[in-house]
Amino acid sequence: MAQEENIKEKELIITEAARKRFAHFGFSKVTMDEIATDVEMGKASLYYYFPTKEDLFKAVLAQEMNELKRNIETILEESGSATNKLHQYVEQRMKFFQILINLGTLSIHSYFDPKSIFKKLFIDLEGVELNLLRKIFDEGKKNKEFDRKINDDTAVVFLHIIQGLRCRVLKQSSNQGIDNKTRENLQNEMNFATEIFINGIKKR
Amino acid sequence: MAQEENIKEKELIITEAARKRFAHFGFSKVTMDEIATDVEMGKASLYYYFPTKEDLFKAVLAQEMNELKRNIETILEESGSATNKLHQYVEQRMKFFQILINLGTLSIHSYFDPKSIFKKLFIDLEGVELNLLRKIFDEGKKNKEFDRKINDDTAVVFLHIIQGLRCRVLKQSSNQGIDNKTRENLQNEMNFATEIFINGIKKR
DNA sequence: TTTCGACCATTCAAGTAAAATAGTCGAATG
DNA sequence: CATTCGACTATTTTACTTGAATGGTCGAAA
Repeated sequence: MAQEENIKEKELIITEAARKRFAHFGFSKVTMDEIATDVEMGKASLYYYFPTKEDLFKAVLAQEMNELKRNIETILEESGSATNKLHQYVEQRMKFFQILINLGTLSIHSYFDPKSIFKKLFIDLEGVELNLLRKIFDEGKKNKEFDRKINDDTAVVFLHIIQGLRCRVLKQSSNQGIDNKTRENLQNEMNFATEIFINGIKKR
Repeated sequence: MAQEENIKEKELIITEAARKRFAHFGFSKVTMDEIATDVEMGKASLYYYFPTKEDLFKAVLAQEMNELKRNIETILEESGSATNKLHQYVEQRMKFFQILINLGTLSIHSYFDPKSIFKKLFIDLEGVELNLLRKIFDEGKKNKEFDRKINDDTAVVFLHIIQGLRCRVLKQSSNQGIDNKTRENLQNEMNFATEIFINGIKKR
């Protein structure tokens, strides 16, 4: 129906405006009134499309998350060797990390607060990532690319190492975003760690 | 002099009482009055020995830290191969982590708060650790135990991986201590990661 | 030299009132 | 019928106050 198309369009306009605001100021520093003004509507109208502010934010986040998922799936399908896939994954995941920071989602507080809105989304994401990693490691095993007693824990540990490195950085730069140097550093460390990790489980 | 001996003794009595309290309730939940009562003195008397509450706490921490340092030095001197030394380090460091948690030092807040009292101590500790790790990796290189282009970054990345894993766990179990299962899990992950890491830089 | 009672200064917790903001509803519009 | 919005309510946040708790000082005394 044309109606539904229209709705989707409006929702997109709203989420797009919201995304910009959230990326600048973070969740709590943005009011529904501001977003409404941006899209030239009354605040009440936003509630016609999104039942709560939280839902609006989640919609924004979901968009970004879906893109990550798509990228992750693309990785699995294309880009040859398991080794290569792992590196691709690290790169994509780093990009997403940057997006979350820009979105203001990842201040230490929202990340560490156990009752955070986003907890559920993060857990979901973790599942997706683990799934991907297991597939990659499995593939590498079948390829005879990797060897050393690969098991499910391998994927978990690798995920946790990458998460840990991010986590550590998050701690360092407690406030408002991380500077370029820190980001570059993190990127390098992740690459370095990935390389050694892969080397550590390689067939020999 | 007997005087100085006496002072040291009193200080020890005080720090010991303080240690017990801090281990139970953490820094901020313990009052000087309570510690004073424990050692059967007036509060003011404590200030004869320690200029501030912070200093008293630091004294407690310093004791533990010195023990870690001693252990770390012992590792360097004894316990043969570089591989073995690395594993030893991970084990000792994990123990110290547990102590810090028991001391109430490592709630997320004190750990992540950039203006934390302990920041300086942690930075100092990091230096000590990096020093040790560099020596171990260097040694392993000279031994022909390790191979792949070991450099200073190798030690840094390894340290950060271990820190990251701790950090991640700290986040999970946001409040009052970590349960045994989590601790065991962390231990296992660290061992696993260490093993793969070593394997990843091994001579072949 | 060491201890402590009495004191001061600062910090912290709980409470409160006012302002800001999330969210509702019924009427209006096309 | 689908959509919008002005006017309203309910909830949350914020700024501020205040009294109690606590860190820290000082001079006298043992």
